[in-house]
Amino acid sequence: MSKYDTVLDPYFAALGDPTRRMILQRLARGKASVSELAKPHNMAMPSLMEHLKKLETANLITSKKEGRTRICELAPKAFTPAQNWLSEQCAIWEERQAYDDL
Amino acid sequence: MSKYDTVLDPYFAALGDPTRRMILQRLARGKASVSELAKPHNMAMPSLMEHLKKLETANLITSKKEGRTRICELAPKAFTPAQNWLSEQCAIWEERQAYDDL
DNA sequence: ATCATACTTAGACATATGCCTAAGTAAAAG
DNA sequence: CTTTTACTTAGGCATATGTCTAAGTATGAT
Repeated sequence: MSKYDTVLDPYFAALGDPTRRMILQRLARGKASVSELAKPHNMAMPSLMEHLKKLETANLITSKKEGRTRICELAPKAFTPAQNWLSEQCAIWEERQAYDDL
Repeated sequence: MSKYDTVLDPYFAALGDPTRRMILQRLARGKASVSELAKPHNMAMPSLMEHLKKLETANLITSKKEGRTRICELAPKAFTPAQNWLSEQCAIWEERQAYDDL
């Protein structure tokens, strides 16, 4: 079931950027507007928006417009796709280890 | 401790490619030579080698030359960096949820 | 009605990425 | 000792990525 999981491509790619991981860490602490998210990153707004777009495409965050500000938050179960894939691989590997130890 | 973890950049980036995830899935089942790894991927050898190099740089796999063949295997605790970062974020988020539910 | 704020769109640009072919090199087989 | 085999190196090429500036648009404040 995880063999050709194309969903994980943009997902892990999104996690591969430090700016985006910092955004996620910030959002783990609660909702934030785009400009709040932008502040710690000495970066032009459109550049930051690109990151947000990738996070949203990857289903790591959601966002909605409230007046002229956009509020972002972590998607529900944002991290489970990664955790599932990873623990699946671990399981296979550990099963293998059990055999090898005989 | 995970705030500016540059190690995770090449790490997650490596996971963001389907070819490389398939290689990891294969290696979870045990060691393999480069050509064994190459077989299921209709891809020129040098292209595949690039993927292996990225996986090795990311500390997801190790490899050693045995005669003229190179044997690859999963790095020890290959997946824990990712699992640690992910569960850290989950923890922060869940802590937050506890407050919000009051 | 005017102005400032908070994005948003459009376009440019340098570098990175994923792929290829062609030409090595080194070990094993015949 | 010649030929295969199994990588490896070098170089090229198209597209993707991460960044920017400049010019919108829409909403809130005065």
